[in-house]
Amino acid sequence: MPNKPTTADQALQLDKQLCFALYSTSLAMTKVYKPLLAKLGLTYPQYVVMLVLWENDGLMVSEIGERLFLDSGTLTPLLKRLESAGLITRQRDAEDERRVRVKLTAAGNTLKKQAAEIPACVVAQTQFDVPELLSLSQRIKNLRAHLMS
Amino acid sequence: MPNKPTTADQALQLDKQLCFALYSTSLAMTKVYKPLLAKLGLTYPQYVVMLVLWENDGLMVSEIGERLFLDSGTLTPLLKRLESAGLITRQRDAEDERRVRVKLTAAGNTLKKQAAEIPACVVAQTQFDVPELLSLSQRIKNLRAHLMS
DNA sequence: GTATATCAAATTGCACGCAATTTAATTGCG
DNA sequence: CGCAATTAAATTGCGTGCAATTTGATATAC
Repeated sequence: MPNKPTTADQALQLDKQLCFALYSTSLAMTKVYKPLLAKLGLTYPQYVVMLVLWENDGLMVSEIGERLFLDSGTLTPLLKRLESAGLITRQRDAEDERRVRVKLTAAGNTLKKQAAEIPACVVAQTQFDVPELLSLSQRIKNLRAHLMS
Repeated sequence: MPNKPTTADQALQLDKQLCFALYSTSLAMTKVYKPLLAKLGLTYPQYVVMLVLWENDGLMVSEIGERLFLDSGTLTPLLKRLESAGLITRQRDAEDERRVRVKLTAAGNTLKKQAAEIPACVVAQTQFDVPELLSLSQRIKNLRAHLMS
């Protein structure tokens, strides 16, 4: 005879879990970006690194990591790929040889123009209006702040 | 002389992008789960597979994939690890040899009791109340539906 | 009834994420 | 000054995600 569902059972239901909603929606979002970014030869994580550099060129690896919540274990190989693609340069800081400064090349700067169309494409796909997107984004960032504290 | 920021510049700001909010919050959530799941010897993706099986034992690989939006390329090696850990069995369906049916072992079933405490721990960490979490979860799932259509 | 098409998993190859360790440079303490 | 502690990146190892291909089984067409 099957047991009666308990409160614990309820809590373990996949569909009830905020985490799974986040996880699966984040993966779905990446899939929407993929064909758009393929035209630029970028993956999604590479794209967010480029976003950071387009806003603030010449950062150190650790400064990129702070903005993206990623460490050198993830960033070092990713940056090497962007360097091979000719979009950035990586050079040791003369002041402090431990640091590596990341700078956009001319090609890396030029790519910003092509990337400019992407956000609007994704917004269109969501079929949400802008205030709704901003509100949802804000709530998710608020959640992130709690999770990281 | 620096150019004036354009609408395109605004759209490319990291902080404005819903996608990055989702991406970084999903990773942050996984980090909260990590120490809790480590006690059960599970990774987060392995945990969601177990959630599916705890709700509905004996599914085929493809049925697990439909619920989690993952394909056999991801699931096959993951399921093999769960099998090595003694939590599930994988066996070809006698009716249709193409199919592989996944079943919980006694150990896999027992683990559900230990997992029961995890959701409450995570909810506590968010410092959100339950209605707020449900509402946020619903909005994110709604977004996912649009992204996948 | 055989050939073709379709289907379910598995496999291969590549790019993350991240814990843990290593390497090399700098800081700080006595 | 000398040396341990700290710091920034890089490296190593493992587990995903996913596109593309392969393998093997079933269904369909003729």
